[in-house]
Amino acid sequence: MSDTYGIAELAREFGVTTRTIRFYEDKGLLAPVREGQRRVYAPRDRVRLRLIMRGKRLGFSLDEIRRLIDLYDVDPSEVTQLRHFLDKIHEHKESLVGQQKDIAETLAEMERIEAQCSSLLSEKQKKRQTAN
Amino acid sequence: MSDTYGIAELAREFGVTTRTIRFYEDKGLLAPVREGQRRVYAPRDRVRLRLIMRGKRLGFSLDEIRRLIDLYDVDPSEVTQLRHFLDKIHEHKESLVGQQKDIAETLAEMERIEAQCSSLLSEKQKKRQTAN
DNA sequence: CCCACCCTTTACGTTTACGTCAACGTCAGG
DNA sequence: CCTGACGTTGACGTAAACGTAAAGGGTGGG
Repeated sequence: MSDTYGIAELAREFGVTTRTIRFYEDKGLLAPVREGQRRVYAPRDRVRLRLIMRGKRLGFSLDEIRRLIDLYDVDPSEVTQLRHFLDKIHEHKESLVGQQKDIAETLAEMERIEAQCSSLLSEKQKKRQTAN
Repeated sequence: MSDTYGIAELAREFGVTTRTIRFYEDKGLLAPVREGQRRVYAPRDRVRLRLIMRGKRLGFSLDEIRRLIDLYDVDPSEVTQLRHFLDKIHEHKESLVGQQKDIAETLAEMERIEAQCSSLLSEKQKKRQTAN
């Protein structure tokens, strides 16, 4: 009912250690409720953890990830400096678009190599056929 | 004519320190020719450095980057295990496609927030107009 | 009661990717 | 000849992102 998770549960789900999750808390990336001493994670913590993992896959530092997540968490009704906020979003977007470009370039090169290589492979197979 | 570069020259061009470039050499990412003790960088070293920087922007470790660059450098005429090679390329491609997905998701979310935010901004401006 | 299992904090260790400093060689210009 | 710019190796320092071990609390089952 209560829709909560223990630390080990979350750790298993995301394939990290409990140490890692506590570390993220130390760094201000997570803030689970306490039940006595025990950490109790709500769905929103799960979402944040998912965002963290995605950020890591994209090569961001925990610090950058924290700032990113904070962007998601801002309450728009309380944002006094909306323009500044929009600027920050814009920055992040540009960086991401840059990454997209890098990836596209890399993919293109790999496919070039791949093509070159598999044509070589089929040549070799031909030779083996004629040899037989 | 000779089309070569000194270490400081290369460092300036890519916005890194000479220490960094030497470090990359230690890690087997670069292998400049020596002229006495001095390192002399050829165009291919410049290309490699560009690949390194791109890899870093994508969040790869120097070790991963080394393996990636090695893929580019394989001499196809001497590749005995073409299939294995193609497998490795395929792996990398899949990982990159995964990153593309992550980026697309993140961009979508940021644009959602952005839209939400700028509509709020224009509302505020309206209010100010009516107030005047 | 004891074991097993989950949780806690504290604290030191490790890897990566460099920065920083020391101590020295080399070569052109004034 | 001295200085300054540029280069070298070697060694130690550091920040980030955890790993790992120590030392212990709480609880349910056999």
